[in-house]
Amino acid sequence: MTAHPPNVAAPAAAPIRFTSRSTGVGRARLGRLETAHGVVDTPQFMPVGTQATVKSLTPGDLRSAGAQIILGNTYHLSLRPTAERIARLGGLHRFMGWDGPILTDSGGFQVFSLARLRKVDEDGVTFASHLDGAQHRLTPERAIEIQELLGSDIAMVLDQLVDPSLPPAEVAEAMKRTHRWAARCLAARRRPEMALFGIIQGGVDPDLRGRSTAAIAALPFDGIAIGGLSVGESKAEMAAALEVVGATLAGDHRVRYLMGVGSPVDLFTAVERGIDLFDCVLPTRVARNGQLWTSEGRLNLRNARFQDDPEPIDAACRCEACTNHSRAYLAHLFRADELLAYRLASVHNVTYTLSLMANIRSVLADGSFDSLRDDVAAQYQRAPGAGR
RNA sequence: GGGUAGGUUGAGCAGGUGGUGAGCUCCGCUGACUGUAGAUCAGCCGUCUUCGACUGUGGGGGUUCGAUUCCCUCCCUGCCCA
Repeated sequence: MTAHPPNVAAPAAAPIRFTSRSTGVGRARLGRLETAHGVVDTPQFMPVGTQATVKSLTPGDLRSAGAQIILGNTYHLSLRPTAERIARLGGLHRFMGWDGPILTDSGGFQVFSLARLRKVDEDGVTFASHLDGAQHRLTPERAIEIQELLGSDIAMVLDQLVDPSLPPAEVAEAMKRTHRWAARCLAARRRPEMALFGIIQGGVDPDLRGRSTAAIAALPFDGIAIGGLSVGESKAEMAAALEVVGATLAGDHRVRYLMGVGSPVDLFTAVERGIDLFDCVLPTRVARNGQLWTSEGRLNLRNARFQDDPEPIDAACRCEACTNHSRAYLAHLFRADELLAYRLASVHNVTYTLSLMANIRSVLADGSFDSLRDDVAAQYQRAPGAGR
């Protein structure tokens, strides 16, 4: 392996400091992100704690699983319990009892993916709350204000998502608005200790994706996020979009965050193309529905065959669930609708995902990335439900 | 022994007072889930050769062109009275 000089992405006075080196594996980097609440080794995965909780897990569970940073959500928290209340209670870290770094989403994704009654204009977006239908207004400035009230370590700009299959003119219009909103978010920032990431949009069209990348990269953000992917496009389209982003960002040493990804296989695809940060609901959501990720691929613990299986979920895992309990026990808990099923399954899947990221960092350093990638791809290519 | 209410696909039900009973909820089986309105959702859940067909309303018998329905009888269950 060739030694690469470390790249420093921001001056020391910045809210975060990111140093990285290239690895010889595509555009993959190994890095270290320093925040006021702790250090994050990259590539890294952020468990999603939408409503000031990673569902069913305590901060202690998250620490045990190896979590270094988690995600919180502007949209949900601003509606309930409200950003002002969290601020009065000492900020999101204290409120939820997590003293590590927190990245907050801006609410853009939620407004455009779930709020049905919404109207977008140049100034912002009006939408109906999913809780009570009440009208709310989100602007770039308000999105920043909310995240500052929450006390986020890393905030995201308000962006506009569109279905990538819409006509290019509509995708382009949303993209350009996202760029204008990005500049407004930068101007709206009041707390210099909060980092702010821009978000690249542009759908799956390579030209638009490249233009959006260049536009966002030209602004003085602390990090660059890639949005609008893993929303139904093909694996090839996602990989192609990441290629365009990677090529356009060549020489840019800021941390790169792929929003909403992903599956074990997708993590490899993105790391190879230079992604440093991920978040995804998949490990915790599928866990609650009985799907466990293992060194044998995915297992659905609700399947009848696991009722008599005395083995741990994953013999290669050292999490609380795998150390103390059998597949048969988990299968029983799911059948009995016992709450412990959700916690144990989530503990395992988060541990699995974070361990996978640690393994990825390890193989990026020792040169065996391709081997691990192919192993994991083979594990997850097995037909769902296939026997052991 | 008398009276009364019942017996519907694993469970619980709906419906049906002579004109095609496979409808619901559980349970069960499988699948899905990617910046979390998701401890959720979807399909299947009598049999078969499954875009359809067949069988099935406690057992047997009767009336009828046709019976889950009307009649007879038997069995089983709950309740009431002896």
